[in-house]
Amino acid sequence: MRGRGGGGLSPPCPGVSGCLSCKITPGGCRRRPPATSSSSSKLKGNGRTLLIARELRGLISDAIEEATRSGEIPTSGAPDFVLERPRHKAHGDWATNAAMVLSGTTGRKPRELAEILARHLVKKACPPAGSVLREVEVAGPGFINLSLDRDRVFHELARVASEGEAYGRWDLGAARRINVEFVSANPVGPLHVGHGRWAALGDALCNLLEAVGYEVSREFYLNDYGTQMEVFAASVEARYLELAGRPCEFPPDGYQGSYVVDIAREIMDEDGGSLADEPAEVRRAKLGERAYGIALSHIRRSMEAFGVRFDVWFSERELQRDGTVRKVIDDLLERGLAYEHDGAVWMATSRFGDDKDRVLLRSNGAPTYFAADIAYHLNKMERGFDHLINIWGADHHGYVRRMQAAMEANGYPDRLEVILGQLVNLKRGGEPVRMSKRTGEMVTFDELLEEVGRDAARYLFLTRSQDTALDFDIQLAVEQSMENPVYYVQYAHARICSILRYGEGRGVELKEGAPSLDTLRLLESEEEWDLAMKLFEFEELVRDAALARAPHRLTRYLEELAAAFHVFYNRHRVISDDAELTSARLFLSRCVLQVLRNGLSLLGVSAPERM
RNA sequence: GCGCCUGUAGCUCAAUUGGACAGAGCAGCGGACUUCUAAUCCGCAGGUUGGAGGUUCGAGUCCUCCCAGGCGUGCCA
Repeated sequence: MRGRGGGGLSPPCPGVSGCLSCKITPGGCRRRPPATSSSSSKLKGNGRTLLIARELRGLISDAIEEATRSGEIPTSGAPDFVLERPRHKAHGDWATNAAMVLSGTTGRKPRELAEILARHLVKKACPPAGSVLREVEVAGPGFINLSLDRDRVFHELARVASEGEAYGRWDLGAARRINVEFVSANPVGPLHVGHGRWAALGDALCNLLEAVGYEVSREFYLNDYGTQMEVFAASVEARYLELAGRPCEFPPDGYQGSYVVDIAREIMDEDGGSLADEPAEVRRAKLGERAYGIALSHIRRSMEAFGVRFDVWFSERELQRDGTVRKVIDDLLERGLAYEHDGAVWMATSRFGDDKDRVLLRSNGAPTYFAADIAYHLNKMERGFDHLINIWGADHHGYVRRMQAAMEANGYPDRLEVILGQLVNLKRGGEPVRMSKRTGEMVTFDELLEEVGRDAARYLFLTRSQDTALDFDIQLAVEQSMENPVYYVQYAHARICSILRYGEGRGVELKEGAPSLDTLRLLESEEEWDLAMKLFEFEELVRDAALARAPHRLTRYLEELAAAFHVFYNRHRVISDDAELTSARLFLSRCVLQVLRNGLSLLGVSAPERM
């Protein structure tokens, strides 16, 4: 599927392994029948305990197969059923629509099929024959609701603890390399708030991709060539001369922002104004270079303060200066993919799905941004990446198709994925703000970061799908109240740390491993069960969020997990006089602690031990 | 005009990619701390998913048309 990144996982994978090849290769995903007893695609784990979801899936597939073999249901191939955690508790711990799907292909009544499958499931997975399920129930139009056996759940809990930091990680990427380009602001001034959102989004997405087994490179593309750099240089030059007391005219299309004056002053502080006496051309060139260096270092500093580390800062200028851009244009001409018209060189992008052809080389001899971008993306492919992801602002969406057309024309169809992010509306106490109180100009990302802090900024940027414009309320972000979801989640983490500290103070033994099964069986309240089940959602969520390019799912999940913990905490004492029960509840709490940490770490948000 | 995105509770947003009675938070009302952090928890109330058709066992989700908002539609970047 072309274009949008937030879109689908097209088509849904039958296996639990969630094959990412549907994203990577154009052929779509291989529809193999669901695995029955194949080995887990998980990287870690002790090998004895299968991921619950995978095990359930296998059981359902087996039931279908057996029922087919025995002639109870007609043959119809392996169906693409859904296994999900139902919204309502009354619908069991997990549920599947397998019977309804089968009904579609066989024409039999869904409830009838469900009864048959349920019988097979009971026979195999419920005591006395098995110990995975406690109850199997047919409900509604033909859902099969599954309730897990308690001991099976405790084994799963033990796995959460034993995997620790690795819990939630997958090995789906087969070490394939993905290049993620994001932020990519022009180095002509401070970053704006929208850049902050791309930074948070890009970094979290990279974390997710790494978590499911890809090798990821974070890249920042610098448009440090062309008209805007010249305008920037001229603007700085004008401010510099003003500061030096030389009357000069500010360029009519120059950058008005006061930061230009700041940059000019910084340069002047360094050189004492000596450049004012240089010949105009030399002066402008030197000032332009210096100003570029300053603007770039500001950007680097902002990203560092935000905790985003780029592997590559790629300069457009280098592609221009070493002739790569020219070479790419010539090459396209030679291959008949570009042509001359009206004194300009055009690329025939319309042959590859674009609305019309696009100019590569203007009649004044200057290459367009598009030409450079083609060269840049080809360069990425030459560097050996299997897949490219770009995060662009929504205002660039008109550019997506031509870029993908260019990729296709160069033999790379479906290798470039563009994620478009909607913009950020700043608010303060519900009222829109655009201007900074301090400078009267646009609020910069640095100012925002300074005011609300890294954790709140990162988290709040990631609470919404990138498809929707984000309302960012500064006042709410700063408030350390229950209105602020960051603190809600972090508070759960700090609370558990507090319990552990309390326990240590009281000499409660904190064993490394899991308590015995008998001890864990003391966890019999509804709140404890809910909490455990919520923990198990994590790993599939990580995988799905990575595949759907949807880091915001993680924030929502963490809020749900935190909520489940807060409920548990308010109803039950973790540390009590009952040593066994204390041990069991401490263990459960530590599992929650681990998953909160793993999740927050994927978002790039800290997990404080005290608040 | 054409293309893309969005429209869900008073507000900000989810909804496991076509599944069960559309869920959270905030705002509103009423409750819970001599106990491990009350930055928490419990209860109540809140809906014709912008509108109209269609596809099917089943639609917020897919198709068509309409309405509203945002963005794009350069030999700009």
